[in-house]
Amino acid sequence: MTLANFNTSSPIAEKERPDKSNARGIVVSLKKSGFVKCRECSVRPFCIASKTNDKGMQAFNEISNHPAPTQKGDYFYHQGDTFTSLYRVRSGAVKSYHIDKNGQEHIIGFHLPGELFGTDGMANGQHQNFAQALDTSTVCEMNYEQLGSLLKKSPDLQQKMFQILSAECIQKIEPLLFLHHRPVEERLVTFIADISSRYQSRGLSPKRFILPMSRRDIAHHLGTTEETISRLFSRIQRMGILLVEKRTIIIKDMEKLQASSMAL
Amino acid sequence: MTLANFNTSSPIAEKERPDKSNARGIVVSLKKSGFVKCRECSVRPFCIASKTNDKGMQAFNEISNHPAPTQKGDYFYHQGDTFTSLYRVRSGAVKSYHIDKNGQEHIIGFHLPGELFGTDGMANGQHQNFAQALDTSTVCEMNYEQLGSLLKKSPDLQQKMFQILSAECIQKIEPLLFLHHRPVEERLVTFIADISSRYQSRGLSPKRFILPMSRRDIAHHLGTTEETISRLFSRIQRMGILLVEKRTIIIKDMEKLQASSMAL
DNA sequence: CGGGGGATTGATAACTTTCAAACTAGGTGG
DNA sequence: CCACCTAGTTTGAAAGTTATCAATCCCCCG
Repeated sequence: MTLANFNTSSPIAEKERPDKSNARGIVVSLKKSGFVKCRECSVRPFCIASKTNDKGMQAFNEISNHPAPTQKGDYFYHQGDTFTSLYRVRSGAVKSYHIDKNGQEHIIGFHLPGELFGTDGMANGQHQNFAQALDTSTVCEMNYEQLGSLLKKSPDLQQKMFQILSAECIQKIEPLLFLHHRPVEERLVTFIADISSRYQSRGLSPKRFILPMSRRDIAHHLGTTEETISRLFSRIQRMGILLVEKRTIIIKDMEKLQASSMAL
Repeated sequence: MTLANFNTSSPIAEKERPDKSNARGIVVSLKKSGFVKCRECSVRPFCIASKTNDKGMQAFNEISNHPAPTQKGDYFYHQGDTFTSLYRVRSGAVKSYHIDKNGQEHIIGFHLPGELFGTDGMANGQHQNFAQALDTSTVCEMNYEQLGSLLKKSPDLQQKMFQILSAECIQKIEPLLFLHHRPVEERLVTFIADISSRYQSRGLSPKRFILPMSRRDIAHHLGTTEETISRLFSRIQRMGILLVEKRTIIIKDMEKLQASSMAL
């Protein structure tokens, strides 16, 4: 089987009339296929599985699934899908977005390597958002039901999972709430500073990186328009804080960046 | 003991230099004091304790504490406090707000009777926000450590708690994220519609209620200023959707209200 | 009656969106 | 191989929204 058929639909076309057959079909058909699992995982140091012992890791291994790489534009799940699994990004990048009743797209967040996503389905068993690959991406998929059974057996692990999930939900989302109380320039600076620190915490360069998302995605995430984002990148560059070349960002003055960014 | 000494500090004074001695002092001294507990609780139908059997309720009763009423302006906890408990509002109203490194106040949310608060401390053991009574309020305080022990013993309860908490975290907070992507008038209309439905779900009138919070609180919650809120209330009233008399809201045209409000 | 916080209203300034146009880089087909 | 096409991005000008500063009003309470 070739991967050629992954490319037949553009991200936009996918977005307008989401069709999960390609992305999900692969996920399902490659279950337990023999791809690398927990022990060899590239993001292992950032995974809950690493917070347990060998036996625990073995258990995680059982419920985890490393499906084949997903192509840019493919979906991990759709808004309204039945919630079955939590995911962790191993490589690439994923965006979560919601389409409201007026057809407006709202970007909930971006998931970089090592980060968790899929929690939007935990509340009522249905995913509230779409999760779409921004790039060729690989993930780890953990079955939630099996995860539940696993946690029932280990109170300690359960406690840790509680912690991790509440951190995901609260520490990551609540600060975003009041991002929107500030002018857009500050939001953008904060966004860049946040991406930078997330790359750094994964051992990548905090001063030079490539944004996996479009200007439009950034705009929708920050609650503004792509034109405004573009203008502000220009302005921030003129101020000598960043060097912006399309999606490549080089931070020239990290101190000024952090000083202008919001308290998170 | 009288309650007179509760009134010595105004909400503002409390806010500027928070002093928890009165509110928390009472909480501690009345622990296990004989106030009504789960079985007689007014918000029992909305509490997790009601989702279990008599024995489970007994267990909840053990870890729950119904402290004396808290006066307007008093704090349940402060930003930075060690996290010990989750709370549920029994009567009155509570606001959660965060002060960022620039001294700016951000209102995370308002908690009405039956609603949970305190989850902002779960992530790292420290409260991220202040929780302050907007009015004379009574709460139910559940010790988190004891709750954890309780959950360890009952996988089913654990599952339910997971559910409830993720619903709190995700269903309530994520939608707020994209509220801020819309003009302020829409945010305000949505805010009123939300309060209305929350009162309704607690068996109170959805068409006529009194807002427990000030214009400034609403403004800070919606990411705007009190002047703008005031102007918009006037405009929405001129449109015949609401009748606004200070903090009393009467919804004249519920359909128009919901049509103008955002998809949540 | 006077003080004071909360709320409202007005005028102006600042910011952001909208509509339009042009530019860029990568991919396509002749 | 080049012209063309397209999505993504940038820039400009005008319109719209919101913040800011300032003044006034209102009502509760001492």
